[in-house]
Amino acid sequence: MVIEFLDERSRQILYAVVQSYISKPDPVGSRFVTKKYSFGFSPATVRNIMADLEDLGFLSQPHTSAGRVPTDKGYRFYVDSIMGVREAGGFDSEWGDFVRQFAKKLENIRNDVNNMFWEVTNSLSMMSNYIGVVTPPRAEKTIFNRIDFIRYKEDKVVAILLTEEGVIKNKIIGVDPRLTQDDLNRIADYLNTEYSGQTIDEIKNLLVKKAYREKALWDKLIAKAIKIYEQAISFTEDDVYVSGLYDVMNLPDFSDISKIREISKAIKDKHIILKLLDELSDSEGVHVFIGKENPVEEMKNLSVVASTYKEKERPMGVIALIGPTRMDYSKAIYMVDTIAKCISRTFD
Amino acid sequence: MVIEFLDERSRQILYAVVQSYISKPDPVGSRFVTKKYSFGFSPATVRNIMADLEDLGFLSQPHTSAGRVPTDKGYRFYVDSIMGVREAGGFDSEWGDFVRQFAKKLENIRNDVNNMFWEVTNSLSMMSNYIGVVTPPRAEKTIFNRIDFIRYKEDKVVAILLTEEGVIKNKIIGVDPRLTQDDLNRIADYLNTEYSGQTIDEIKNLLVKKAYREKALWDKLIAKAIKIYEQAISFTEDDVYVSGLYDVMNLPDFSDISKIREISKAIKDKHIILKLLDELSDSEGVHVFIGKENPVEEMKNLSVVASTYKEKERPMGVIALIGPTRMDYSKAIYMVDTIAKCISRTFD
DNA sequence: TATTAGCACTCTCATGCTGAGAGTGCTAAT
DNA sequence: ATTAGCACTCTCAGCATGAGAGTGCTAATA
Repeated sequence: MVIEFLDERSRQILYAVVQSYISKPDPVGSRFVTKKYSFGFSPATVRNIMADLEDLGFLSQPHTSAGRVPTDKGYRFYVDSIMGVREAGGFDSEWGDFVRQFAKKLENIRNDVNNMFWEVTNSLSMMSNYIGVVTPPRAEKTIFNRIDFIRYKEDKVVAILLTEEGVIKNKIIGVDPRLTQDDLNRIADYLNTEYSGQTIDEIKNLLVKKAYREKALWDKLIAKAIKIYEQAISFTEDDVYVSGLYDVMNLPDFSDISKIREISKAIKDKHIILKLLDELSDSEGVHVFIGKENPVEEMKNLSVVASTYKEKERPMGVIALIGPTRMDYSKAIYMVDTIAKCISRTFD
Repeated sequence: MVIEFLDERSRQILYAVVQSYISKPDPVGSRFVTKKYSFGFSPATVRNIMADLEDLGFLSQPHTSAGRVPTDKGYRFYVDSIMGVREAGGFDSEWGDFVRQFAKKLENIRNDVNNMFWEVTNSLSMMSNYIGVVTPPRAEKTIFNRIDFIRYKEDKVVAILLTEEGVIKNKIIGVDPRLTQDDLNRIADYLNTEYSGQTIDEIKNLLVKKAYREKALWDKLIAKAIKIYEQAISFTEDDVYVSGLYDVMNLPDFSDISKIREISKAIKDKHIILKLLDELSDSEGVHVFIGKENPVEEMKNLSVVASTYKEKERPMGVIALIGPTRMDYSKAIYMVDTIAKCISRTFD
């Protein structure tokens, strides 16, 4: 991450503006900067530098004679420099305490994955006052543990799919009523002994290939197995956990009703969020999208801080914070990063 | 439901005010009433009557020289009279069409109960522009179909609980690692043959009694069965389905940010809603809470229209609409009632 | 006696004006 | 290269104004 040009002084002032604005959303003026952060310069000098920063696109003025406000580009510069510091290791925090508590809590609900993700999402949003988002492990990447079929009504069967991660999915599927429970068990046994330990995705491919290669010779039961399995794993409507709209309303950034509408709209449709976070699902580390950088139209006025969590080095899902561009990036990045690591550790 | 005193004229005018205000939230004045609804009276007469209605508590003025606005009591009177008409059968609607569509849709997702409830909630909120709420069948009232245990890891077992309604709950529980899968099957068999067809609640009681009565002689395995079963059915954190906050924001009633905060707060904590709707869960027909009538503090400025849905005459859960007191009660009541009936029919 | 026309009164809301406050940009001095 | 000084610009709160809407009361009317 290259911290572009900008001499020492300009940088200092840019940081001052960003930090001040993050902590209180008032446009910041030259006099204020010299007072609050005692560099050696006079307001006039600061004014000149600010004018330069504005020309370069890092700051902007709401109107002549208001102070300066950071632009998306300004935030970007700030964030890049934070990330630099962070990677150099000089980044530890007042929140260490809560993290320990959180980790303990996680351990307790490890078993109930659904519950666990809710807990994570809520904690995220409550602690940050931004919107917390967690995507569960993508079905295709989870590792198949076993499947079982339980007869339900005459022609209905409940398929229970267990993954190594402890995710359980179930679905009622219709089947040929002539299949006995014994048949169902045989099918389950076949799938379990043959495929346990591989990812859902791999299995899907293997089954398709197999069905194609041995088309003619195919045992009828196994043919059925494939069909049923395919029905059973079409669970894929991965849910997204989102929480914190209420808390976000208390931020001054959303004191305007139309802003709230905007953000509600953005998070209402979970597909939008999924679309955004999916792009990250194979990458590592913390990612930050600031305002316009956001690939999703609905979020051009918001910022997203996201990171993947992993199980044994395979990225599984994403956790993220969504907030105003005037976000406390330092805090958000720390939280997202730490919690992602917590989860990863819990999964191993 | 007694439509108290109030002579014909007063009633007409009250209805006029309520209806006008519901369709557009502007205080309604005497002149307007005489123009829009051509009764035979002059504005002056209407003014006198309005003054009376205000004394009686049915109307109020935002300030001298604004028009009148209905009070909670005013809405209550209006709603009671609607309900009267409805019971007399003279209440059918422009929404008959959508209802047919909706019923068809329901049939298709009958199998996936979770999905079905989401669908209902969303439809409710989308069609009404209010907040749709559905509570799933209360666990205790559902009928036990069968339970199964699947070994998961050394000391962990997944319990799968099926109810007659098609609700599936699953939970990972810890067990004595010495229990073999055979043992587990025996336990499941025992529970399934013994208790299938009774409600979760009844079974709980029976088990407790039995354990108490035959304490000493008790087969170890059955003792385990009880323990496991008790763990397995402690699923009871019944979820509530809520949707429509975004749509409600577009109502003029919530153009003020603090109003939105209020309503968000009210629906954020689902326990609040549960508390409210639980009171209805044994009753029949449509219930309306208007503003202050609401037993829950957080909803003193909102109205709730709710009805229970049933399976074979046993009330199962509640569906409801939450909106401003300035609600289109006629529409809301019709929707809630009809959809509740739809669901009941689907369950039979 | 019940209704209504007429009118004075009240309150809101949009508009426009004003002065204080904050912050800028430019110029000239250091 | 920096800074003091100053004129300029823009916002915002406060205040006055007048139009508009709607009321309550009184006196006239059917």
